[in-house]
Amino acid sequence: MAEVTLKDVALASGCSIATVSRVLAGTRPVGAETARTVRAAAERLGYRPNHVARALRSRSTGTVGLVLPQITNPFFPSLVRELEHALHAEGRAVLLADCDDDPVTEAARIGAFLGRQVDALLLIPVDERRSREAVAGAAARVPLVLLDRGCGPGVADSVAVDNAAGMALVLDHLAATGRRRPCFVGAAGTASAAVERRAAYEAGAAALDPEAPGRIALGDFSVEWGRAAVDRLWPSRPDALICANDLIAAGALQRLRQLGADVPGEVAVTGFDDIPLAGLADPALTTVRQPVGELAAEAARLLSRGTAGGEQGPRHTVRLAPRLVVRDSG
Amino acid sequence: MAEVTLKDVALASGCSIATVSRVLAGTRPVGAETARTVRAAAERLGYRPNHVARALRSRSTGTVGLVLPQITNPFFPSLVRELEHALHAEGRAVLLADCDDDPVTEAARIGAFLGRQVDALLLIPVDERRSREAVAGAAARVPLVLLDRGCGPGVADSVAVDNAAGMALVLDHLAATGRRRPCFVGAAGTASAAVERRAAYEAGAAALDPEAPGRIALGDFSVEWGRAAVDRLWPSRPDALICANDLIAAGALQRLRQLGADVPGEVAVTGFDDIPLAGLADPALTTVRQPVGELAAEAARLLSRGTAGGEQGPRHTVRLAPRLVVRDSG
DNA sequence: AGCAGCATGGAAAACGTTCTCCGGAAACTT
DNA sequence: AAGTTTCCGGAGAACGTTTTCCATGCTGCT
Repeated sequence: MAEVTLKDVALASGCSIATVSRVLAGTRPVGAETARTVRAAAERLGYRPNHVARALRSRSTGTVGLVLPQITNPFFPSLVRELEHALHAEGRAVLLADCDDDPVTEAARIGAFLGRQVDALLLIPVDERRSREAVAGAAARVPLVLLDRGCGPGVADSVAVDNAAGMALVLDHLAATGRRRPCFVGAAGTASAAVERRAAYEAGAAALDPEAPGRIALGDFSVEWGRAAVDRLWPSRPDALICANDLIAAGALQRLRQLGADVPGEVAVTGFDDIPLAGLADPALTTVRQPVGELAAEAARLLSRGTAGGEQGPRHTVRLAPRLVVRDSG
Repeated sequence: MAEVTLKDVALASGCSIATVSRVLAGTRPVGAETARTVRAAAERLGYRPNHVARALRSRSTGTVGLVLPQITNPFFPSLVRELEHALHAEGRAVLLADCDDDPVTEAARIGAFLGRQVDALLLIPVDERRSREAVAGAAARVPLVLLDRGCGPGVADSVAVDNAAGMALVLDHLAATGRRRPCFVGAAGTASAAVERRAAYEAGAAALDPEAPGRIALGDFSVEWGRAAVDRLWPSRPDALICANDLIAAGALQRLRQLGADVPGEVAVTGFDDIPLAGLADPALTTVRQPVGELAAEAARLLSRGTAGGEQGPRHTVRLAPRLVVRDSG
């Protein structure tokens, strides 16, 4: 029942360990006859290479760490799924860490992964500012790709959706359907998604209402905030509620329904991300879909291109185009 | 910039590799003076133990594989979160696999993890029957705990919610609130959750309506099926729709609203699992909450108790009590 | 004084790979 | 025919730990 090793196969096939390794790894040409006997012996004994030993010798574990703020955030599971598929397809395994939205935990997890010799890190930073130190430290040691959120300039490669373009899509759509008194329901804080979406709204709102720029209310990325925001904003009767993500929009929708408002008749509501919940809301949510598959593919590409950690080449920043998904809410 | 190893620390502190290992691992008493210098040197050089080498030598990677059917199933993220926390707290790392609901992929992922020498596997099987072979094979090699779903008797340790108790909770509640013409909207197939919930409904439905047992409709665990089921069942005007999970219930709720039905006035709707969506539905969903934290804790406990793989001790099956969460839908 | 026992430290063997040498034979080139 | 290249195979070092075994010096007991 003990594990079958190269040595066993070598013994059984009457040649050396080196030869067995070569035929199995295909790392150097080897005689046809020898190859056949070796393969037969390996098959017969049920040999399975030991990845740990291989990793020790070749200094590559074939493992990448995926560190994210909160797996329970409904935007992440589909991203995790795509990443897992992309990575497994190249024979790499995924170590997962959930940081509970806490930068301290995040730093600890990053450290743990580094100790486990991950080949690379995929990281969605908890906080633009408070994650920076740990991220920079890690980026100096292994290839690291930032996902979905930034973490200060020049810290690491990053790939994210083009938030400005997404917000522009929303604004164009609302302008085209005649909305003129928009309100933005966003998130405070320095997270890049929050900042960029807010800025893009401000930049584009003038197109809707050249005289008075739309009002802005800031809370966090939660359903509760969506509900609360409606209580604050509804009295002024906006004709569009542009929410910084789908959770906020879901909360807003819920509260508007309780108040008896007509969506989309009186007021349009839009989200951002297109989480699964968006299609289920009532009315179904018009939102901006993040290209999750491409995000994952691009991240994987950046990773494999990533040379050994610590190289200070120029950082790449990839921005992917989002797509507007028009449903019933606006 | 090269990695600092035990050898470097030994050199710097003027003693042998063995001694350094001993003071750092605390594996054998060592002179107070020596210990101090060694620790100082390690600190100064920034020594970080290499887990790969350690794993090779000690035949334990401190890694457990978590294999699940579909991370996008909204019930799983919170489970993954709890498991990740429980495991990281004991210093183990989590390798994640998403099987895309496909037993073949599942077998491949299990094999990949075994090759990576995981210490143990945590597994939510895709299918009661078609997962069995791969699961049994894996269970023979490492400690393996089945989560949430079973996989045939005697295959491995398992921990899951008590589905029968949960369904009984629902039925009691509906009986107490005067519902008499229930319908069960369940899932076909052999997945243990589907089977157990269906069986429990059948066993308990008599209490609601002693003469005619409630009707049963079977589809799958999806929102779409929930919608479709309403179209099939609503004409017969049941006064309660007991859904086998929250997704089905969400679909049912959506369709009932479209049809103008009064929930919970005319008809109560209940779910199962208490996924985040449940509280957001309109009306908020009455459902059965799975004790996710305890599930994870129990699984972790079973794992650490698990001796080396392949031991054929008696299998343990842990069933945890769920809790009824009464909201607005029934 | 002699010897068991203990506390401490080092040398070196393992763990299972990969990979660099090296040697010999066969195949070319001149 | 002699040199040169190519091809194939083996011995063994290395990767960074942990752990076994041994050597040393000290304590304390008879």
